Amino acid sequence: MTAQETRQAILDVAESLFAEVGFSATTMRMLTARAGVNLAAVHYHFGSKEELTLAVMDRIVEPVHRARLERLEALERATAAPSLEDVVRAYVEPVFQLHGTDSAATRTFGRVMGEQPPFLRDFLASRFGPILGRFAQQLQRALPEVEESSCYWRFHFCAGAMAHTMQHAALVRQLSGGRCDPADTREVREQLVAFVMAGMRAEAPTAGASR
Amino acid sequence: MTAQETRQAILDVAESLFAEVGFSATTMRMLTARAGVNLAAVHYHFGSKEELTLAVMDRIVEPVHRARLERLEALERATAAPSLEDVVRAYVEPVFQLHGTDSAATRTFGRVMGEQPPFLRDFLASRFGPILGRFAQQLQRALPEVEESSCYWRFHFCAGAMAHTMQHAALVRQLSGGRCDPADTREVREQLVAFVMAGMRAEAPTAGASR
DNA sequence: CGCGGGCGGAAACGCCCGTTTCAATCATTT
DNA sequence: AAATGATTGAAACGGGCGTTTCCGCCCGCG
Repeated sequence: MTAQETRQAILDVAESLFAEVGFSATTMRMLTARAGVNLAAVHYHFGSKEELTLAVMDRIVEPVHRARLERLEALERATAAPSLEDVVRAYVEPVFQLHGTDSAATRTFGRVMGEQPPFLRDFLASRFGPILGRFAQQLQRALPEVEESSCYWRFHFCAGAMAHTMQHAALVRQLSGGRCDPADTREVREQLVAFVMAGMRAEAPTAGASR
Repeated sequence: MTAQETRQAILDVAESLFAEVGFSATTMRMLTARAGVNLAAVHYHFGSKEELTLAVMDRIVEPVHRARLERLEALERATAAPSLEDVVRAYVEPVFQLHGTDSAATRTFGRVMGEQPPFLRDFLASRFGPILGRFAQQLQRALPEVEESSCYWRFHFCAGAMAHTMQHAALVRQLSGGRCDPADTREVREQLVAFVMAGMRAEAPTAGASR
């Protein structure tokens, strides 16, 4: 087993264990046993459990990040004013295309995000911060009648719907009594896009309406 | 300090610690030190860390659950066919009304949910299962032109937007560059209701539209 | 008055965690 | 073939965890 294969095995097993039981419940002994490598190999190749986790998360997030940027830039090159659908799909589709809806990668991302280990803060900010501003800007341009703060709120809700779908894929099947199939990537994607686009185009919320 | 006060102190501190650092990172020693009670008091009054956590979660969820049911039943008594807005507000508003958007309770719920400790599975299913079916049914009635499976998907997206908002309240302020204020409960509630209602009313997703 | 049970306090138990150590082995270069 | 640096293997380390034990306090009922 070459060093490269060892690294790969550790990354793969870590990803699937994070998906199954989460970050803090995954122990190095579980991980190395399942990967068939020595306990010390993790620290030799990655330094620590935290750094391993960052590597796992980066392997999931980086291609999505890159695909989103590429699609946004292709849009900007093609037209001065991309449509709402273009922008929403440029943000939503790379996740589905690269990882599907019910893969270890999506569950891992959802679970580790959910635990919010403190060392992931900067990582997430550095990865998501820049791209988010550019999408919000295009979103605002596609929805000139929507207030700027509403744009950000709706973008936030969109991210929430996505994250929840990825994190609790099994739940929707159970709660819908089998009517929804989270493994049908195309179906989930189109359901989500339709919901989000309509939400984005909502009329301004009523100012008052207490109770 | 009476036994009742001790119980109360433990519950309060557990809730705020779960909100701050999550379930698994909260240790009994932290908890009892901050609550000013003895380490053994938790096991004396609650039995175990798991049972304490269930008590904390139940204290948060139960009143929301009850308020939702009451409002749904009030609707059913008042009219044969509640409007979409009535149903959505009956589901969404109790959370905001009882806990606000940026309280320890909402963050606790979001974080503990995110960690998905296995012993919470049955608890959540038993609490959310029954009520969810009744809301989905009313939703279907208010949206006769929407397919049944779409109803469930959209309900799921709605729950995701809510959960994400509660769990990452701090994030939206940061990512929006201060334009959004997650502590403004009324604003958040109305933004969410507007977004969700529009999403619920979306046209059927296109059948194909691959790429 | 005494005495029994609800409760608190301090210490220990057994376990498993992430990490480190250090010698053995392998692959590659000279 | 010898040597050197990269990688692996086995064992141990120190520490923190949830939980348990056990003793002393104290209050109210007889």
